[in-house]
Amino acid sequence: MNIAKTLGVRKGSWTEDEDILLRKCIDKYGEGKWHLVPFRAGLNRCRKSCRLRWLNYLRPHIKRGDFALDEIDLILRLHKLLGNRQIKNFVKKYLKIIVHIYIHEKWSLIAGRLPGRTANDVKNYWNTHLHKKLLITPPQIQENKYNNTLKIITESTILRPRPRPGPQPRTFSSENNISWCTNNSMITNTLDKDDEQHNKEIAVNICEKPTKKTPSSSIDDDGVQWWTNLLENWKEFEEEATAVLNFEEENKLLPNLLYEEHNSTTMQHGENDDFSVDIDLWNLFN
DNA sequence: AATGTCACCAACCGCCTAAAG
DNA sequence: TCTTTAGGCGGTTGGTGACAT
Repeated sequence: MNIAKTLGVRKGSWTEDEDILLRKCIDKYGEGKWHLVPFRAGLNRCRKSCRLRWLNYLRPHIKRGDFALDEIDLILRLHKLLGNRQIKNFVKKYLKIIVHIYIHEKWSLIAGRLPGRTANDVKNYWNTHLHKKLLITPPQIQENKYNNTLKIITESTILRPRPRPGPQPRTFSSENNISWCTNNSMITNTLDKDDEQHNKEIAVNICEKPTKKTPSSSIDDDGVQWWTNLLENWKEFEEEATAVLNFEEENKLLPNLLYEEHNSTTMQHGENDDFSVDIDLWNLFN
């Protein structure tokens, strides 16, 4: 039986005193062992509540307030790649595996690339801002966005998810024109305050398309492009992926949606059950 | 001023996975 | 091998404040 339930733990908003107790406890004992935290801190809260309060609110360097344009841009592009749960049609064998592996950590993955942002923040922002706006986007804009997205996301813009614990944040520029270097390309974000339509579409131009796969850069030890790794270790990955796929198919472990490949029909852009992925990724599988 | 509606976001819930016993 | 426990996640809810009527 859950002891916490029998004791009638407190729920709802946290008070300042509770925050202080929790902060002192984490300062003293460090993160982890969440089941001990209520006792150690003298809090009448369950372990999950303590953990969530710490991770989403009290943890140092949590960034609050409005999301910057470059953060929104990144959320949109990562969500485009990771976020569409309605997967069906023409999903290729290996793509299934990638989606299966990475899709379950969508929000934490995206948050991992946004310094100071928590998965909860990103999720809330998506649900209250971006998702609605995308749903009401007129067809012609949707079409443009779709086309843009096909072009803008390249292997150079996607970073491999890092192992826990903790993301290693990318540094954002404070300018409207955002550019950053990866090991084989330069990306510039051409957001323009005066161009509303442009901002809506959050277009990103690729200044220099990568032509060569190179080893990881020194920018960020864990910012190694997982695309690069994937390509470099393709044989190994292929064997592993095949084994996983076979096992999961034999044991019916893959989500049903992933089995609908054979029922695929011609799909139009903009349909809700469409599965979209960036063109460079798609080309890898053709 | 009172009421209704909406947006925001902190917090909760239920589920999954991995590790330990 | 099975069960229990802890950590972690995405989805959802509900309180609150801002704004509109």
